[in-house]
Formats: sequence, C-alpha cells, structure tokens
Amino acid sequence: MMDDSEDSKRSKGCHGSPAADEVNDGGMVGGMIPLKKGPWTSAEDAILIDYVKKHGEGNWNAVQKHSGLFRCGKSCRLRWANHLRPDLKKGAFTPEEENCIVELHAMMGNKWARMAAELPGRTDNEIKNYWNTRIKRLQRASLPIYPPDVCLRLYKTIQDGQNMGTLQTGDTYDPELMQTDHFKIPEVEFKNLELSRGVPSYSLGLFDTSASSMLKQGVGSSYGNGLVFPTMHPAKRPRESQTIFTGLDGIVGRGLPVSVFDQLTDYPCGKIIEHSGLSSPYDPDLSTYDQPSWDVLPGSHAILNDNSSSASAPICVAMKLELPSLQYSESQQDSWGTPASPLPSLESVDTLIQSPPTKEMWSDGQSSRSSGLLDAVLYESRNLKNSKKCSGHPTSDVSVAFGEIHGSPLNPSETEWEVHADLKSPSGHSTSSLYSECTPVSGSSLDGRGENI
DNA sequence: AACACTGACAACCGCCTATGC
DNA sequence: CGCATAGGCGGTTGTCAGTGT
Repeated sequence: MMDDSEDSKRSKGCHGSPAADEVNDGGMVGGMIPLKKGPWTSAEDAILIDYVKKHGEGNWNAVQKHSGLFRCGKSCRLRWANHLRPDLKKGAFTPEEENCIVELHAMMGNKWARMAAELPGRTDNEIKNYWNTRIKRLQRASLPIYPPDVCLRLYKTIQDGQNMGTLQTGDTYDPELMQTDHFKIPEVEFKNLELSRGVPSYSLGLFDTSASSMLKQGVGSSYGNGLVFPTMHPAKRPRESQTIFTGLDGIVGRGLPVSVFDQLTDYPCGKIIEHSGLSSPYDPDLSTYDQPSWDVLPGSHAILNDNSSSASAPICVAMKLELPSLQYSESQQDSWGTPASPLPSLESVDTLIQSPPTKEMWSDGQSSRSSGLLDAVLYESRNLKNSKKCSGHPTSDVSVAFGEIHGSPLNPSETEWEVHADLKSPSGHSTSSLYSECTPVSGSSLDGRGENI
C-alpha cells in the first residue's frame, strides 16, 4: 500500500526490536547505521523477498547483515508475514470470512494469530484491523458486536461440549483415550473450514485447543485447578490462561473480562442465552430476545467502574474492553435476519449496561483483554452446572435458562418461564431434563447473581 | 474548495516465551 | 540456572483515501 512511498517520511531508527535497540545502541546497526523505520519501499521488499528465497524464513536479524537491508529483524518478519508471503490473500474480507471472524472472536477473543490460522491467507494484523474497525463502527452505532445467531450457536456448542464433559466427571485424564475414544473430538483441520454451518468446524477445533482441553482434563481431574492445558504448548499457557478455564466443573473464563460478560448479559443475545437458552438456536423468531424489557440486573457494573449508577461510564470503558452494545437497531436486526424491534429506551439502556458478575467471580486476575463470548458462555454454563449441583427445585433458573417468555415483556419481574426445549445432549439427557435436575430458586446458587437471571 | 470524519491499512511498541549457550 | 537473543503476539498509533457537510 505504502510500499512506494518515500522513506523520508519516517526514519527514526528501529525501536521495533528490543534486541535491536539493545544490541545496536538504539536502533543503530553496529552502533553506526540507523535502522530504517516507516513504510517499506518496493526495493526493500525485493531485497527481503530475495533474501527469503535464498535463505528461507527465520533468522530475521540476519537479513540486515546479509542483505544490506537496514531494517530490524522484527520489521522484516512482520513485512514478510503480513505482505510478502506468497500465500497471502489480498483484498477485502469476503462475507464468509467476516462471519468467520465474528464467530472466531466470539470463541476465542482477541487471539488474532489463532484466528488467522483459521483463515488461510489472512494475517493476524488484517483480522485485528478489521475487528477493531468493526468494533468502532458498531459501538458508535450502539450495536451489539456479536450477532444473536453467533451467541446461540456458540452456546449450543458449549452446551453440547459440557454435556459430553459431564460424562467424564471424575475420570482420570488420559490424553489418548480422551482424544480417540471418549469425546471423539477430531483432530480438526481448521484450514479451509466450512463456514456458516450450524456449528462451525472451528468450534470443534477451538474445543480441541481450549474448551476441549477442559473436556480432556475431565471434571475433577488433577488438572482441574491447575489452569493447565495438557494439550497446549507450554509456551502458550500463560497467554492462553487469559482465557483459560478451570476445568469443566469449574468452567469459567479465568481471565474473562467483565466487559465480555457484560456483553453476554447486557446484550440481548446474552439474554437469549440466559433466558431462552437452547430453545432453538436457529429459531427464526428472535423477536422475543429483543424485548427491551429484560430483567433488571442491578448493580452489576461495580467491578467495572465501581459505580453502578453511572450508565455512561461503562460505555467508555467498553470501548476499550470491547464491551458491547446495548441494543439492536433495526438495521442491525435486519442485517442479521432477525426481526427488528424498537430500540430500548434510555432507561433500558442503562439497565442493560448493568449486569455482570460479582467480584468474587472475576477475582483471580482477569485480564482486560477480551476473551470472547466463549468464556462468557462457559461461565454461564458453569453457573448452570453449579446450580444443578446445588438444588432440585423444579422451577426457576432452569426455566429461565431454557424457557420461553410467557409473561408480559413489560413486566419482567412477573415474567414466567417455561421449559420447552428438549434438545438432546450427547449424554442422552435432554437439556431440559438435564437442567431440570437443578433448579435453584432464582438467585440461590448463581454466585449471588441469581437475580440476574 | 476546505474541513471534518471515518475506515482501511501499515507499522511500531512493549511484553512475553522459547531457545541456545 | 542464569543470561542473551530471536521470534511471536496483542495493543496502539500514524497515515492516507474516501465521503459528507
């Protein structure tokens, strides 16, 4: 893009590489020649391409030594990876790719490199830029980041996974067995994944690396509290731990930022999950989800800003934390093929802003980075699971989670819920039956946030 | 025509981990 | 085991082009 722009614009010496700084005395080659910064010229590109052809990728710091290119190794690597690689796909994202990115982000958060791995020919930088632009646009319009269908699909996927995991409760972790016999989670080849399927292939793939790791660990396994993914490269664990889960029984995004949860709960989609659950992920009639009358979730933003009463402040925070939007617009609704509904009133917006978790829920050093919807959904799943353990009331949360609104949308407090979904879990339990086993009275077992449901 | 705004893009920065010595 | 270096990743910033007023 700016390859042919002249170097004169910016050439302050490379600080991109700490190594270069340290070794080269602040961006100087051998302390003498300043490393170039700024846009790459086509000549530089040619040099770099030539170098890679001859020597292959890697050893980027040697590029400068052997090619006379006055760029730090990092800069070379970036240039090659983002622009010069022959397998790069140029041009705008296709709608399929865009959908894929949204769903991937819902699953894994800001893991651009991982997302890029799912999109052949695309770079993490591209995806990141696309996402940031999208976020900005949606937030400016106060639109939700994740389309409802993404939320639902994700939740369904998680739910299925969790049901499978339930079978493993108490099992000892055996990587091979888990891999091949028990869960039948394939070694998913993510490349060229099919898009726009009911449950995207990468969902399984993601499970293989994150959620499935939990499954593999098995509930109550020795890994349960270790926050360690046996299948993950150790090097990645610390970073991944930002979105790590405490094992199936404790399915919760360890680093799940409040903001993401906010989105899940504030955003009608979150409500979908909370309230309608699996009634039908593909239910075309999502209009009920758009009711501006979702129950009030009081005092929830205390974590975010220590001031649950300020409705606008969280929005500002959200800009950073990908906190989402508060309502649908007609256009957005339409674009997602769901019925439009009136925008919530400002009061409703205020209400929706508030929701989320108590401090103890996110107390263990959550990251400010987005972890995606997956974490949030997992969290919800955990809550549901916990409630299952705790109680056996035949109504309430279960109905809430998997029910259908029967009450007046204008009076959420009196809304009645009724189980009507009967999706079969892999374990043979229907979701309704599974969750009807655990039916704490609203607020009784959800870590003190039952009133949120 | 001038200006502001926005989106797209490229590149840099800082932090982190892996690896080799 | 500690240190230095290389490389990867995510966040941020800067630039440019297009568009609307």
